Amino acid sequence: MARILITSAIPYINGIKHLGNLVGSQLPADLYARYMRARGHEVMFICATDEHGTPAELAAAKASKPVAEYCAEMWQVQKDLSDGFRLSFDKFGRSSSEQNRRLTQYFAGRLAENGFIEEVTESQVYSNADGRFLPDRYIEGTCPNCGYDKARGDQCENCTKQLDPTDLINPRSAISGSTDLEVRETKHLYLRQSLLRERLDKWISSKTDWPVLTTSIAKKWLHDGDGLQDRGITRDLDWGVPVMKGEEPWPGMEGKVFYVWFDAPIEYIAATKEWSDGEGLDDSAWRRWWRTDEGAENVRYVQFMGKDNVPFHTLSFPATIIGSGDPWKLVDYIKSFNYLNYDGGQFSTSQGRGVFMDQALEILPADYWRWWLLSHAPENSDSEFTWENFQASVNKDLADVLGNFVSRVTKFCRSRFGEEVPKGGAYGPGEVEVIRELTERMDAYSAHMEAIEVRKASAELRALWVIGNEYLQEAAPWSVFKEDPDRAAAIIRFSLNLIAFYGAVSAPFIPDASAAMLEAMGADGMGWPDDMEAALKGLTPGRAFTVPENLFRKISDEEREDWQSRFSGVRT
RNA sequence: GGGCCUGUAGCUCAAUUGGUUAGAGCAGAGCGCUCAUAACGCUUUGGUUGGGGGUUCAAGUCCCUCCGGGCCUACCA
Repeated sequence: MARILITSAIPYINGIKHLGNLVGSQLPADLYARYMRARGHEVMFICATDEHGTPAELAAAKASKPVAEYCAEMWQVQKDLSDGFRLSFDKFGRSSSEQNRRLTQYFAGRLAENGFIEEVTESQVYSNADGRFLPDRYIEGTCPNCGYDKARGDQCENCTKQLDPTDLINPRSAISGSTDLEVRETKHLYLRQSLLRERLDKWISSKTDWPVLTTSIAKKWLHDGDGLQDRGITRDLDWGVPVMKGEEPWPGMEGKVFYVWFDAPIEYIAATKEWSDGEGLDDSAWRRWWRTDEGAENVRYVQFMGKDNVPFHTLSFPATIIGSGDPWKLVDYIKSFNYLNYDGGQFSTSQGRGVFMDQALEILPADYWRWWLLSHAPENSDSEFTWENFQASVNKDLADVLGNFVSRVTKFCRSRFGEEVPKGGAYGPGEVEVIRELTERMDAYSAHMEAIEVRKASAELRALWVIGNEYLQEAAPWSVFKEDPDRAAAIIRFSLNLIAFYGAVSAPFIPDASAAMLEAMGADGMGWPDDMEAALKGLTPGRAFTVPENLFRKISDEEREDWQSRFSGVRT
């Protein structure tokens, strides 16, 4: 039994996430976690909300709430939605936790002791009206290059030119619109990741099995221009982890907080402590996952994230870990995803475009979304959600291929033999052949799951379902029954066993329907089928079962059109 | 501007990393079945692998070039 640590990129607290966010990290991470647990491995699956930073402060202000209260509420909203999608986190933590505050301060202190922190005095734009420093992109003005009047301080969206806030003509605060801006000097801490460039480069280069998407982004940052740059890890904000050197004050840094991207990855570790604290366990419970000197040397650590998160996970966070000089666990494998587009454009949180997690669950149960999203995961390139494709896939794969199989078998059995596993007859060459095919397919399915090849795994799972229909057609128990009821009994017994088998192996993708299949077959405790022949004899003759409600309903053309128009505009 | 990814059947994607005649699912066509959610099974149509050039005994795969799509470019997170 292996020990697998799995983290999903932590979603920002600011609002409800859309399906693109979901499929980019949390959902595939859940797939992997469920699979690994089913295979009998010990899994620690961690996620959390990323709560600090300017956007959270502004969103709270907009809602007229204290930021802490706003975050607490939004955490609950996101937690409920992740439960709704059956995301099986062992802990869904909060980056604003006490545990993360202490750990973040601890890491900063260690980095300082080891010479990886530099204090830099720099100039920042301060807005008197807003009473705060403004991040570059929160300053708007006229682009000196093209004259676009809504250029942001970091880049002009119109001509794509990179800008410095001081380049802007007639700069104003994007928050209040105030033009009462001034440049002030402020001191910040920089993480000297440039000192670790060669070490990081060597480490990344050794990861030849990582997705190209992951390594190519990392290498770009390592080699572009002058190479990996030092990075500011503090901000002039109220909402965040106060800057401390371990447990000591940091002279000159009073009133400042760590930048969210410094404390957010540390939350992976802190959330594990949140878990063990919540369970009433002592510190060894979480440290055995994270400290290679306290049990984590045989842990396999896998991270899931969208491509936008790759630089922080391949460079900044590892720099934090390595720079601490402590034996913290470094990531072993990074699975990164491209973006999911929505019907010809991008999903957009800020513009409210696309389908959001809460809306999705209002329309259909989680399994429908899980299946479509995972079987279309943007692994090799950006992929696209369209309602036509969604309708076609769900209806065909779930309702017709899998759902209808369960329906035809259980209903036939009920009408001919009653609601118990029929007695009589024996498995013959046909069943042996099917077992051989299933074994072959299962090997491929497992291999793809181990390799986190999500789409390929989904295709193999579907192929497993198809085998059931092929078998049934070939065996034709409805005909055989007339001449040889015992033989028909054996066929149906085998088919009922197939349902239980599907329940077991489909669970990582569609946990609710899988549970329903297992429950109907009275096989709730069924484990992962390692031995196919034994697995398909699990339901013994005479055992009671129930005919489940149809596992999946079909999406009608009217519904599809309705949803299409309902989600064509922007979320209000 | 620079870098990276990508373009394969009407649609969504494969192709063991240069090796037989480029394969699946969906959609389409035909046949079969009647247990089932009009579901299922079998057969089948469909490709100058974005265009052009090159390397090679051999190119979807490598190189050059052009065209299209996307991402990143370090203060959104």
